[in-house]
Amino acid sequence: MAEVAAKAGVSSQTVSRVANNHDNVDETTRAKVLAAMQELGYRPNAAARALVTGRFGAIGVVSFDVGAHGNARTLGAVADAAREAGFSINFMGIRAQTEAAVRQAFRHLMLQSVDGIVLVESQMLDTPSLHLPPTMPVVVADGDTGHAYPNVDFDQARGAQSVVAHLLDLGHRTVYHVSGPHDSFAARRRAEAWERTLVAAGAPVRPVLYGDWTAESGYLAGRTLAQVRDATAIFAANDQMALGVLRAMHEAGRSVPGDVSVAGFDDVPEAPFFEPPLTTVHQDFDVVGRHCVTLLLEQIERRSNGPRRLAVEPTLVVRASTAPPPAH
Amino acid sequence: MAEVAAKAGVSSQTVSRVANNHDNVDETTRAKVLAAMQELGYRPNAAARALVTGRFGAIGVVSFDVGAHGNARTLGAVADAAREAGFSINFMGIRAQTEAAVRQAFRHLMLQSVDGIVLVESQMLDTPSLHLPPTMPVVVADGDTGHAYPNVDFDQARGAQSVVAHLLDLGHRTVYHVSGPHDSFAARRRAEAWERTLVAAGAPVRPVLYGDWTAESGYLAGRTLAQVRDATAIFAANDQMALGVLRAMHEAGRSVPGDVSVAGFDDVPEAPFFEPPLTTVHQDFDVVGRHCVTLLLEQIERRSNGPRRLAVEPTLVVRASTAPPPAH
DNA sequence: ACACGTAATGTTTTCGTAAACACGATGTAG
DNA sequence: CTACATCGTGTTTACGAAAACATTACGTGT
Repeated sequence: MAEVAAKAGVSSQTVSRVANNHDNVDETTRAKVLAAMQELGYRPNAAARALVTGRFGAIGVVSFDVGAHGNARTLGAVADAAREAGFSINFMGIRAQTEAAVRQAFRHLMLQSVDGIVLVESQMLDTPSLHLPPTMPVVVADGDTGHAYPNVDFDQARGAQSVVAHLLDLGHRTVYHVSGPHDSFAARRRAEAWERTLVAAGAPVRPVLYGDWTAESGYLAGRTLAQVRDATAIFAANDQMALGVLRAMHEAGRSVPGDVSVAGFDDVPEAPFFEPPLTTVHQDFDVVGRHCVTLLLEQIERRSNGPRRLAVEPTLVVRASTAPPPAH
Repeated sequence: MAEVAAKAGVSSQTVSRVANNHDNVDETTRAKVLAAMQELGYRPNAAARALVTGRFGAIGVVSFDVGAHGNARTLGAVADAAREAGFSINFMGIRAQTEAAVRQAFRHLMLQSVDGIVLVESQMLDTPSLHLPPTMPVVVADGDTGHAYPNVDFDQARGAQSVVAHLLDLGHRTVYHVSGPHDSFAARRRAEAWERTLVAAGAPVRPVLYGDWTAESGYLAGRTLAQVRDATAIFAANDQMALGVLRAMHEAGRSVPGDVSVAGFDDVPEAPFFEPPLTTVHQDFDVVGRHCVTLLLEQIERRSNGPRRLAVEPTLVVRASTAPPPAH
């Protein structure tokens, strides 16, 4: 910076002003400085800048398993929104959904110095024990809605309700449910909405089968359900598990949707190409990512706090995997 | 830090030594400092530390479309390996695979100050024009192997060769190919290996169909191929496109693998649950991620340069989507 | 007993930048 | 024509930590 200042014949403070796009610099001076910067290949030092401003221009994202489609999409969307706002993303993946892992991730982010944190798909975290300084802005995506932090999520209940209602409307007596893991808030809310909808419609509630979001777990659940006589409609809590169910039905010689209707949740890009194309619930991850960043920036800039919770509406997409039950 | 020093009755320098785990500190002193730190909730300031050390403890990852399974997995693996090495990840997603976008991402990372950069799935980049300072360590994953930067990648040629050989061995006269986009290095190498293998076996080389990695593009290619009489074996450059091909075959009433054999590439976790379960090439992304970080750290620490290129061996996984051609 | 190495700690300086403050030149209102 | 705001710019200082260097208190070999 000193070199640039010397070359341009100005003080380093003027260089700083140009670098930060302040408007109280004469145009000719600005041009000279810019030229000098260009010539010397000057790059501002983020560390020094952060040291003096106390802002880092970075937001941390803590996410579990980016191999999962939804998490990856959320991450991508948050990153896009952050970049547009001039922030970079400090990503921490956590392998195990344990308190220790999350706490370590948070500690690491604190050290790395971020201006705020987005927590994606947190499961059953005892939030108070995370030891985050109260000044650290946090937004939770796809997690517990019960605690103090602002929350952005899909309206899981609405989505699940629309699927179940769709299946009941087709004439199925009841709908079986393959749920996500016990400790997932999203899974729990989908399961609750499933049950509520059945009860409201006067349909019998069958026991829930639990998976872990993978196609394999869906397949195992599907093998069980293929043996169940009145399982003519199955709602899997995500598309991967639905795919596993489809596979199990094929192997058992049960036709979808002739004998059994199957629906998923997420609408992964591949869902229209499953055999048969999958009826599912579409979620717009970009909107969620954008909302997360918006809420976080509000906190960072200590602006008036907007809505503490944002629910994004999912939409039911009916494809070929659901149909009326077989006439027996 | 000064407060901690005062509280512990030592100099700030000693606090610094304790914070950095230097060994030339008396145990009793260390304990006092640690207690003071704990009590005051002291957190070292990363910006100040980076300013004086010149190291940031962060590596940048530039990746295209984390919605794609392979990219997301690579990111996750790099993040894991980086965390283990004490580095955090500064993630930059780029929407468009244009030079401008990549250059902007790099510039942003330079400003954010990272110690090195991992570039994932770069396509056709004119690397010299990226304007990276020559001192910035870079590793390219899944990209061009021709330029100056160290490269980590799967042995795409070997993988593609094994698939094509497998299909020819089954008795197919030739193998059709649904390729990834023109500007993808990975796609190009798979296509080249496909052609080489056919030529070496004396099999006729049919025109390539191009997709864009999506299931939809595979579906469109599949619709075309379903009309082609001698298309009894199809090698899609990834599993999503293979899924699209499967779908197209089902719709056209062609049985897989009875009439047509289909193989993919990647071995996504869902591949075993496709209809039928997909023969494909398995890739271990964790190994790639780990290698990327290793190579990058070697550069960062200016240790002796290890191998400039690392190729990870993929393995063929034969499932139910490939079989001998129909006897006609 | 002396020179000298070593362990533990303190003192000073440095990193690159932006904020706070100061200053002169110009414009403008009374 | 003076008082006082405004604009463009320069000067000084602070940010928080670690590196470089200095110092003290002990050995230990000769």
